[in-house]
Amino acid sequence: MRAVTLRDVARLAEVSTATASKALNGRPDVNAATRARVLAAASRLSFSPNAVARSLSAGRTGTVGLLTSDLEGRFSLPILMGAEDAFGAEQTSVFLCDARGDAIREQHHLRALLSRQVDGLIVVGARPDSRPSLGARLSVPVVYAYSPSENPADLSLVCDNVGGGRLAVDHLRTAGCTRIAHITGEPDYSAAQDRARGAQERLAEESLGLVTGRVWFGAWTEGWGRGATRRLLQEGEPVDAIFAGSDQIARGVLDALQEAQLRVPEDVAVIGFDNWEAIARESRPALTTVDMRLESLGRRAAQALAAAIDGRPESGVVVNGCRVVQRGSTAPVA
Amino acid sequence: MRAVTLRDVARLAEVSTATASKALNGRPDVNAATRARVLAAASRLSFSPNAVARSLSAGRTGTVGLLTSDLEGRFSLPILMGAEDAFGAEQTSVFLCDARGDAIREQHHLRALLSRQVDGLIVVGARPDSRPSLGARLSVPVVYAYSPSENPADLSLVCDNVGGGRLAVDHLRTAGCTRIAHITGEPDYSAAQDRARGAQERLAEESLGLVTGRVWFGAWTEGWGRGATRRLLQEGEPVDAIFAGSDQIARGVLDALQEAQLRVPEDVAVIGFDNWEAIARESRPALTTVDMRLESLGRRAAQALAAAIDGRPESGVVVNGCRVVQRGSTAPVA
DNA sequence: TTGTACGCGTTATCAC
DNA sequence: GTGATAACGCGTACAA
Repeated sequence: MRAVTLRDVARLAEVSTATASKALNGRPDVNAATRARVLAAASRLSFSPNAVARSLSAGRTGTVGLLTSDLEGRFSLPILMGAEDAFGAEQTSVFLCDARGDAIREQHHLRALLSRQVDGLIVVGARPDSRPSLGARLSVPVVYAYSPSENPADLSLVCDNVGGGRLAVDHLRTAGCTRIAHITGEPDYSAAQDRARGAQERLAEESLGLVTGRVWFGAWTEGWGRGATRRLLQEGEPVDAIFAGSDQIARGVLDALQEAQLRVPEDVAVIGFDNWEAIARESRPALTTVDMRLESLGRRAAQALAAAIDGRPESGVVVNGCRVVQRGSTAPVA
Repeated sequence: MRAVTLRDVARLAEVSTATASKALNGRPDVNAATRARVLAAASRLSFSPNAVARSLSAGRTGTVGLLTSDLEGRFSLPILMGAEDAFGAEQTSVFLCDARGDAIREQHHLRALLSRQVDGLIVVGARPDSRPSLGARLSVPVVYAYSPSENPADLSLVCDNVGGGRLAVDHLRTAGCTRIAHITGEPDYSAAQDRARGAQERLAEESLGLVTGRVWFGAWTEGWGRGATRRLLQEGEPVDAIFAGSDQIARGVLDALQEAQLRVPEDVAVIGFDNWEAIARESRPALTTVDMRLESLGRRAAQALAAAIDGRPESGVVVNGCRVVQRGSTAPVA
C-alpha cells in the first residue's frame, strides 16, 4: 500500500495540492470552509507529510548531527540527553554517531552527516581537553561540547572545572575544615589540573594551602583513592577533609578512612566530583560531590546551535557552572 | 555559496546529468573515458551527492530510528553501540530518540521518525519485562531489543536471563561450591525471576537446592546486598558461595563478607551479574560476573532489522546468550 | 480565494 | 554510450 500524499488529500477534498498545502500549513489566505474540508480529508486518510520531500525543497532538514567520541563514557550521555530535549522532539531530530575516538571514523561519519544535509553539528569529546577543530570550511554550523575546539573561532561549551574545584573547597571551608588534602586523577587531564588549581586558588584566598603542600595526582580509580589515602595518613600530618577528583577516587578514599578507623564526616570530611549517582548514593556514608550539570551543558549546546542555524553564530569558549550536591560525607553547616 | 550539485559536475565534464549519475554510481553502460572525465570533474568540485534528494526518488532513506526508554540506564547504551556499528556508518544513520519512559513522548517521536521516512525502527526498553507493541499497522519494520514486545508476531531480541542464572551456578559448581545462596533484586522484575529460576534449575540437576531454601529478593542496590548477606550469615547455615543478581548487589555482599571476616573466594565465592566494569573491576577482589553481551544483542537487532527491510522479516522472541567473566571473587578451577 | 506551474537534486526509463 | 524527460512529494511564486 502506497503512502498517502498531499495529492490524495487534495483529491478527496476536491481542491488543488497548492490549496491543500496552504490549508494544512495554516496559511491565512484560504477560505475557512475549504480549510475544514482539507483538514477533514487529511485526518480521514491519516495523512502525514513527507519530511524528506519538504526538506528537499526547503533546503533545511530539521536534522542535527551529534558526533561523540565515546559513548561508553558516562559524560557524553547526559549532554546528549540535554541536547535532545532542548530541540523539541517534533522540530529537530538527532543523528547519533560514535567515532570511538578514531579520527578516520569521525571523518566517515562527518561525510555521511553532511550528505544527509544536517542543519548543524554538535561535537562531544571524550575528555575535557581540547580537540582539533573540524575546520571552518564546513557548510553548517558546529558547536563543541565538553571538549573545546582548539580553534578559538569555533564555539565551545565546557565545564567549569576551576570553579568546581573552588566550590568543593568552599563547601569544606563552610563546614569548618581547615586541613584539606586533594587526591585526584591523571595529571595530563586538564580537568585534574583545573580542579586542583581552583581548589588552591580558593584556599589561597584565606591564606591556606593544601595539607602536605602537594596535589596527589595518580589515576581515576578507586584503587588510587585508597592507596593515596593510606600514604597520606602515613605521613602523619593531621587532615580534616579530603577533596577527591572523582567519585570513584572518593570511594577509595572512604574505604581507606574506614580501614584507618576514622569517622566520616566527624574526623575527616570527603567530597567527590562527578555526581555519578550509582557510586555517590550507594557509598557509606553517601557522598557529597560536585555535579558538572552536564544536561545543562547539552541544552545550552543545542540552543547555541539553533541560534547559529538561524544566522546568529557565537564563538569562543563558554563555561558552564558546577554545583555541589550535599550528602552524608560532609557535615551539614554547624 | 551554493552547494555543488550533479548538474555542476555534468556541466564541467560536458555530459548530461544522466550520464554523470551513471558514471558516479559505477554503472556499466558508460564509456571509460567519459567516466574518467566525470570522476575528475566531481573530485575537482569536491562533489558530494545530496542524500535527501536521492532518498526522495529512491523511496529509501538509509535511515533508522532508535527509540529508547531510558538513556540513563547503562543497558540501552551498549545495545545502541552494537546496533550503530552493525549498520556500516556510511550506509545507515541512526536517529536517536529517548522517550524517558513516557508513552506520549514515545508517540511524538514515532510520528517524527515516520515522517522522516526512516526505513525501520529499533525499540529498546528500559527493563527486561515485556512492553506494549507499537502495533502492526506501521509502514516500516520494527525490532524490539532488551524488552520484548507483548505481541508474539513482532520480533524481539532479549537476554537469556535463565541461561545466565544457569551459567552463574555452573561456574560456582565447577569451582567446587555446593552451598550456594542467591541474593537478587526486586521480585517484580522478570530478570530477577528468570535468573533465580535458571540458578535453581541448574542446582536441581545435581539434586541440590539453594542454601536456606529461598531466593533473597529485595532491591537492586548495594545496601540490600549488605543487609541480606548479614541476615543470611546470622541464620547460621554454612554458605560457600553467593550468586548476586547484579554487580551492585554483589558489591554489598563483598562488603558484608569482609565485615564478617570471611575471605573471598577462599571462604565464600561471589559472582555478580551485568559486568558493569566500573563496579566489577574496582571491587576487592575484582568481581567475577555474568555478562549479558548487550553489544551483541544490539548487533543482532540491527542485522534482523536490515533483513526485515530487505523483505525477510522474522518474528518471535530470540534469546541472546550470556557469558561468564572470571575475575578474583571466584576461585580458578582447582 | 483558488489553481497552474515550477523548482528542490537525484535516479530510472527509454529513445536515439 | 549517451541524453532528454519524467518521476519522487512538497512548497510557493504568480496568474486567474
